[in-house]
Amino acid sequence: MSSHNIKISFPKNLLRWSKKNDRNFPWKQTTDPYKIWLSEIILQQTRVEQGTPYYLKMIALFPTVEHLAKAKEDAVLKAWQGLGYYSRARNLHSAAKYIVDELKGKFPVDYNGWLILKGVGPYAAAAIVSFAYNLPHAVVDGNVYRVLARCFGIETPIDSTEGKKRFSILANELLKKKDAGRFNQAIMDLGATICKPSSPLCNACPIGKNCFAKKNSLISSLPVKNKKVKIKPRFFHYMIAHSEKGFLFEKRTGNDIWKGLYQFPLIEATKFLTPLQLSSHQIIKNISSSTKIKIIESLMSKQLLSHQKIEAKFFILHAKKINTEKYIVEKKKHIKNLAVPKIIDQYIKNFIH
DNA sequence: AACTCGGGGAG
DNA sequence: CTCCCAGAGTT
Repeated sequence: MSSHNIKISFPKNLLRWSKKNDRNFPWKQTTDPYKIWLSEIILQQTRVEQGTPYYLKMIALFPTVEHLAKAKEDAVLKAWQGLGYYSRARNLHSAAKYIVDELKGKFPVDYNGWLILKGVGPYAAAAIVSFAYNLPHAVVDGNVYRVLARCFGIETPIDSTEGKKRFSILANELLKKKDAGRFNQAIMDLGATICKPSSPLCNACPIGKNCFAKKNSLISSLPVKNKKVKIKPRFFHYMIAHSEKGFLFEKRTGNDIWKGLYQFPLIEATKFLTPLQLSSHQIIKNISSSTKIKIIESLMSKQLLSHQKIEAKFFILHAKKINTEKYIVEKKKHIKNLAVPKIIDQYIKNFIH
């Protein structure tokens, strides 16, 4: 079959398939732009099963964009705790304030209007305007890259500039413009349930024999992705310092992992340090002059991102009183209101209770 | 164009 | 272990 014909048959077969195979999610039975926007931000690089509880929590805590705009950033980050990619929460909150303050609470009405908002890129803008307003903009996410690369035999790397452009053009050619929302939903559903990364269910695929990868046994080699960078290890020493007043916390600032979240005072080094080496560190001296250090757990190691691995050790600091003004001393009850990385959250559960 | 940003699940 | 997930911002 020629590529012209498959460009005609693809949307038809896809939409016919979707009528009996659509997935039902909490954010699908609405055209409320706020709920659709929120769901699209949560689902970036995040599986539906992981994101759904956070979507329900966010809607309960912040039912409207006005509620979200009015909230403190710490409260938004706390609701986001454990989901990862925390810039999504900060950008979401920032955009909510922009919508309420600058747009008088009115959501953007077209693709370019949404694209201006922090945290809304080409994918989210297309998804929101197609789902909420049925405007003709094709989504291009990981599912779409995979479905199109296989179906049309495209070897252009999906993480190259050329690839982004080429797949977007093709997706918009295929898009059923009068039914953009359903088309976008259908192609992502197909990628998620049939055209899976490994062991796809080709026998149940509506594209069937028209799929280039199926015809040519290229399923496992498409889509093509460029190589990733080298992994850099990082060594974290967390100081669990406490006095009768409570525990010592600091807020992470700067453009780094877990920005805006709270943690025990941290000493980062290029390798693990001994308690003796740590005891002469200025951060320890600032906490208390009569501090003794004790290791309470040997090691926690986790590759958190494709390019970096965090290795962490935890230490207890016994301080009669805490001298420093540098860090925040939070009472037990207040800790519950602060967003912390998962590695810290595990410790709080073990030691503060 | 390359790098940075989480956490969880599947194989 | 490796790879992927309803990507986007920064440098």
